[in-house]
Amino acid sequence: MPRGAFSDHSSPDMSLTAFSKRIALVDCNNFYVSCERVFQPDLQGVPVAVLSNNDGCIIARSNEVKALGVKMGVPYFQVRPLFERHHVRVFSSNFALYGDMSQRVMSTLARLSPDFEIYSIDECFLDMTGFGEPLEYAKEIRSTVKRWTGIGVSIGIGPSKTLAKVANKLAKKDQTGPGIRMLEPGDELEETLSALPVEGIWGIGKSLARRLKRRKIHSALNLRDASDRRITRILGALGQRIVYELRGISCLSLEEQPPAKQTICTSRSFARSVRTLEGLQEAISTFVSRAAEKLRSQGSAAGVLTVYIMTSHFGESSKYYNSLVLELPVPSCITHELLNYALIGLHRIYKKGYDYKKAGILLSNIVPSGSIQRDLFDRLGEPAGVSESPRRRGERLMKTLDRINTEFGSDTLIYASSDLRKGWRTVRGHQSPRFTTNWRELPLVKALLP
DNA sequence: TCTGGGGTCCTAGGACCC
DNA sequence: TCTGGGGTCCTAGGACCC
Repeated sequence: MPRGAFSDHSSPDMSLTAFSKRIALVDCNNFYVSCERVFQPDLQGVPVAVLSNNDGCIIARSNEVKALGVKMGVPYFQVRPLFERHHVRVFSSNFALYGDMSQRVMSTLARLSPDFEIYSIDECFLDMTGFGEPLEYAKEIRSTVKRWTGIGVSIGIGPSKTLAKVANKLAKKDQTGPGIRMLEPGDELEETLSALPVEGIWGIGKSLARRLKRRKIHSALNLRDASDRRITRILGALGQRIVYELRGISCLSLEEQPPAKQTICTSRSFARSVRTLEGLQEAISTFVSRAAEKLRSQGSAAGVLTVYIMTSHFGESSKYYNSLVLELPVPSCITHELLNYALIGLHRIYKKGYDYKKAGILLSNIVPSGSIQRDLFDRLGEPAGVSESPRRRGERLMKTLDRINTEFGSDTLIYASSDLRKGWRTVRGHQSPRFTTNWRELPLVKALLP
């Protein structure tokens, strides 16, 4: 069944007497902190926090730190005095380690259940439908993962992914409990849903919660019991799916084969600001080679490359943001080909005299690399079966580069994806650059298109 | 002084075709 | 003078997630 498709449900069973599925969500507890603790047992029982890149903000907290009221994502400097008072042990992030630990956890789970979907670095859905004693089995999973990897997990079980999420939340909340929770039809489920505000539901954020509350839908129970028509009017197709999931009718199937990425981005904030073009070139080169690796590892090639640079959003210093979208003549996953374009783009958007705080690239229009040949022939108008020699390919690319250099004039700018613009708009009183979102109109892109 | 990085899905509306 | 309507594809942007 495709993602988001409904099963047949002409009259949903509101009595919830018979759940047809059993889905478990296994979620690692305070994952990054747990990883650090595995290798440093003396961290057990003491407050621990993990920081983002450049030690900017808090991205993981042990229970002790959560108890201090420290929220996810707060800037480190704001809580520093508090941390010092409570002797919080603080770590810079080590994503290589976390990725490795994640793999160990996931392969352990894979041995325990045949049907699973890795949902994020620290979460995995398992299909337990038909398993005799789900709670017993969950206990087994929990202790095995702990024994083999040293990582503690919480497990929530429900008839749909959304309810498994809810159950998991409860399992986490109950710190002294077994770390396992199963939701079944009955009074307890009603109570749970009525105590859960809509923004606590998976898939409903701040904005949608506001929309719902304006219409007097405050709890998950309110939402579950609202009429289909009403929900569709307020939330569209997304809402329909959530409501069915809350009713215990599974609409989201397990994605066992992770689909190839549709976009790949690599970006970093700099620890110290960068002023020179050379400094940015160095960063961009690193980004491109990393992104190209990701592309190749999933057997893809990218047709469009965006490069962007920006100063800080914060503070009073003068601000600058710029980006450029480049369409490659042929989708590529070759580092030096991508790099040529990225560096040309960078050269166009770089302006002297600013303190750059962040840069990045985004690869999009990603296709399987197998189709590159065919696409190439289309563009060249050549019959399939006649391959282009490497030399000819090289000459063609060089010509394109020449054309860019001669034809592309002054850079009046520019393109920004919605994410980037959003960040920029938050800068108060700042004169926004001229944005366009139609990258086909950009002079450089026009120059590149045949 | 110091504020993360990497993704996905849905939808409205325009372009285009017949 | 009068100026259709339905279907499909694409894009930009909003919203969400960990």
